[in-house]
Amino acid sequence: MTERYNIKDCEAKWRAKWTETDCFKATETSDREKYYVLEMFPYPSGRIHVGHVRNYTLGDVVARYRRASGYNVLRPMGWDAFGLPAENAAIERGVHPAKWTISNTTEMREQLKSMGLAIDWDREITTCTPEYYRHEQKMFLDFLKRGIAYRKESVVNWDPVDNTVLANEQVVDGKGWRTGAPVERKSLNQWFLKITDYADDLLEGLETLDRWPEKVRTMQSNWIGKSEGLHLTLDIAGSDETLKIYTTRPDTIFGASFAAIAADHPLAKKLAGDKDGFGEFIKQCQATGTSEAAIEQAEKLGFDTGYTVQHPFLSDVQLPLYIANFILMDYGTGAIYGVPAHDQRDFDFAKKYDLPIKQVISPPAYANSDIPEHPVEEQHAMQEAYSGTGTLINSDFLNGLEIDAAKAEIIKRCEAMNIGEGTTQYRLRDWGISRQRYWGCPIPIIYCDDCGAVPVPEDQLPVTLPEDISFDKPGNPLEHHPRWKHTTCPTCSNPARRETDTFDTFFESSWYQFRYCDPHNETLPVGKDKADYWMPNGGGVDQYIGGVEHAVLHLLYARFFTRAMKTCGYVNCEEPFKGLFTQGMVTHETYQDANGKWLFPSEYEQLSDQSSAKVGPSIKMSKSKKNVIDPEDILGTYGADAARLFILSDSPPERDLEWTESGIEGAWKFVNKLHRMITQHIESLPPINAPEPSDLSAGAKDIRSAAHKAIIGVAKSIDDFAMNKAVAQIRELSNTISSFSPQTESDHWALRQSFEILIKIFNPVMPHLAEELWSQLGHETLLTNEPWPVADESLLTTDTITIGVQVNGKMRAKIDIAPDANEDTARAAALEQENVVRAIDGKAIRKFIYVPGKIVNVVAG
RNA sequence: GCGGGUGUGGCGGAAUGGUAGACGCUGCAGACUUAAAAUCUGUUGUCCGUAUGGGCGUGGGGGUUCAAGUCCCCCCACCCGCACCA
Repeated sequence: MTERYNIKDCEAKWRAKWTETDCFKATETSDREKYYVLEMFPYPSGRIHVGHVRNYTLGDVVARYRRASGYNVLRPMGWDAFGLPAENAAIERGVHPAKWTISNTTEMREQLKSMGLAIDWDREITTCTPEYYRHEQKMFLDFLKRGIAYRKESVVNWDPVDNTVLANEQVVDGKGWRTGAPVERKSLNQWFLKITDYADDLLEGLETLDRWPEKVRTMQSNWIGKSEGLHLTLDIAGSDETLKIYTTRPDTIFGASFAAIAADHPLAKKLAGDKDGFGEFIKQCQATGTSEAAIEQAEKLGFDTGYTVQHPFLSDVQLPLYIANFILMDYGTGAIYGVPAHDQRDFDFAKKYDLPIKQVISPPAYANSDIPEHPVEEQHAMQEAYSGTGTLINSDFLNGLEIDAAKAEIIKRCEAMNIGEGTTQYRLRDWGISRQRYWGCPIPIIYCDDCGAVPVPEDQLPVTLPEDISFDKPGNPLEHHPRWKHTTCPTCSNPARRETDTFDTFFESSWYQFRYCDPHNETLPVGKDKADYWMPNGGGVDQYIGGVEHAVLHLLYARFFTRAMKTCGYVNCEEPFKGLFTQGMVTHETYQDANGKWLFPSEYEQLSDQSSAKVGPSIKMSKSKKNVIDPEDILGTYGADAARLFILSDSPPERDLEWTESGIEGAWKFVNKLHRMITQHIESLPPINAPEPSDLSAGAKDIRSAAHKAIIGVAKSIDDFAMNKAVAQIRELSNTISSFSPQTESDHWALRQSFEILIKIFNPVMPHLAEELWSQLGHETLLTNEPWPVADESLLTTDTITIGVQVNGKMRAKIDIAPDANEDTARAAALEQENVVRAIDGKAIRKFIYVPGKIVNVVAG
């Protein structure tokens, strides 16, 4: 009689053993190849959630598998510890942000540890400590020297609820990403990082990231939004003003029939401010601004200023100048010329205001036809703009050129005439890093009335946050602090003020990947030798894992920051994350009672009458809908291995995972089944390293063969990040082994071999159980330090396989045949099948297809 | 609107152009048990048939092929991102 598996004690025992032997400690002195596994570090909110469990389980499988496969693995963990929730807690509960944050990390560290993660905890970092943030202050000063950081007055997005500045990326549909409050515009002096200087490099770098999801690369590429075009200055008839427009289609200039400026363009009011209906029109434009545009599909509207601009190449053509609602002030110059024939928006606009539509690009279809030129009458019959390739027509000196050649030619002419220049435009803007918050890294700058903004001298770093602060008043406590901001100017020693803004918290997460390489370095963010070992030039984090919600912001900032660090000589690496995997969300059904009140899953389970409640679709877990599962409950009830197993089963990691009670129970049952299956045989197994018997039975050969195939299969699945398939193969092997009933001593020998392989290949998924069974099988070593098993090639092939026999493409029978049997053998075997004979029905065999190991197809008729 | 993705049993999902539905969940039947739980065995796409067997079946419609979930063309639905970017 075998004892029941005591999950709780057993798992704790092995975790203690790993800690004791320090087996996950990473060092730079290894002759093994390095492998750096990193998961996005958590914000210490207080408790881990199921998304963390998924994230860190995925990383753990990779880390443990790579370790076993012979790599020197670095797998660290830390805390993204600055941020607003700490201040909110301070305001709501009067607890100091530092205290709140640190106690949260204490709790969450225990929770993470209870998952049994293969982490080198000696490298733990906490970004809110001066030991961490002093280095980013230093780097900021270096950026300043190099012109990567600068200060400018700018209109910012102001969140009136959080009382803070938001980055453009943090504004969603005109509302703050966290609060949902409508964003206000406010002018402040802000610090910026010149990410735009790296725009091209960041764009080109994407092409080297072949182990990133295509989707993320596309998103970043769109975000950078590079376009090449022409800045062109046009004269406004009857005015001293000139109009600077931007176009990406300078080749179509001879097709221009109007010009248009944005409603908030400085010239709009100047030229048309006194006209009837102007104010009303502007108001209308602002109303259709942000999100409603989506709903109404915004009709193109214009307001005629009454002015015209002179066409630069056609002296008899004056283009009417409109104010138009579809022109954006913050892109390009906020002014365009409209070419209705070749831009759909311009086309819609021209139709509405009855402006000429003049075609200047002839599609390739016409080039090969007898019609030398696109007939004029068809131009008016156009139903939509043509934006495809073609040849220039109706365009004077551009006629006959292809689009690209025409672009180059017109830019050359404009530059020669001194009326324009070719330019590259980006959607990407510089990264505003100032935040009016307490709980962030202080910006090491002192303002002096005489000397201006003076960097804090390096020997005075770090500038630390004052601890005695109060959140009684709204706004930034650093502003209100009685002493902190008052200091003296490092240059002239007169009284001066400290910068009270702190860094955007994306600052900390932009370089933490380096800090893990050398977390205790007091003088540098990272020692160059350590950085070069783990993140060399051309290399980086080998596998980064996290949520797709960081596809643009965090990942773009970190790529930029890494380049900036390289520019300043800190590191040699350019791309911080060579491999990226973005996991899906964890979802759960939602429950509402008869009154529409949301219920926790546990509340629903306990309802006396479940039919009175409404069960909703499985959606992303959120506190507001109460469809959340507390990992601590799961870990406490089912153990870490079962939780890890379930979260890897079924759903491919990149897709959403539906959390179900039956699923976690199924996983738990399998953990117990494995334990039972192996322990019940332990007494009868031969000793470790017993010699291979010569008389293996067919059944014994089968399980060995299955085990060795699984070695290859599971490894490949983990390599491919198909953890669900790895789990399926583990279960398959376990099914095969458990249906084998050993009779002889040699059967038991095969059983031991298969057990050991099974344990080793499920170790990355269920490491506690694996250690336990490994030890029960009599091993003194830690399984964690054992290598991945090597598959014996000779055991991967089988004597016979089953293949299908089709008649005219329809499956009619199956035959057992040697994988390399010749065609005659296959033909004989196939035509012997009763079903095949019946299906052929006496017809002539016109063709016999035999793909060895795959299929037979008899074509009859 | 543009870009990307997904679509396979009751459900999650497998399937280098070659036995569609691996593996699991659920359900059903049975064994064990005084009983329940746990465990074990069988079964579980659908329709016709007592059955050997056969028809249908991977969002829809065409095509290529001896053979298509997979490749090509057209269409539909849903999800994600960007959203008037000149």
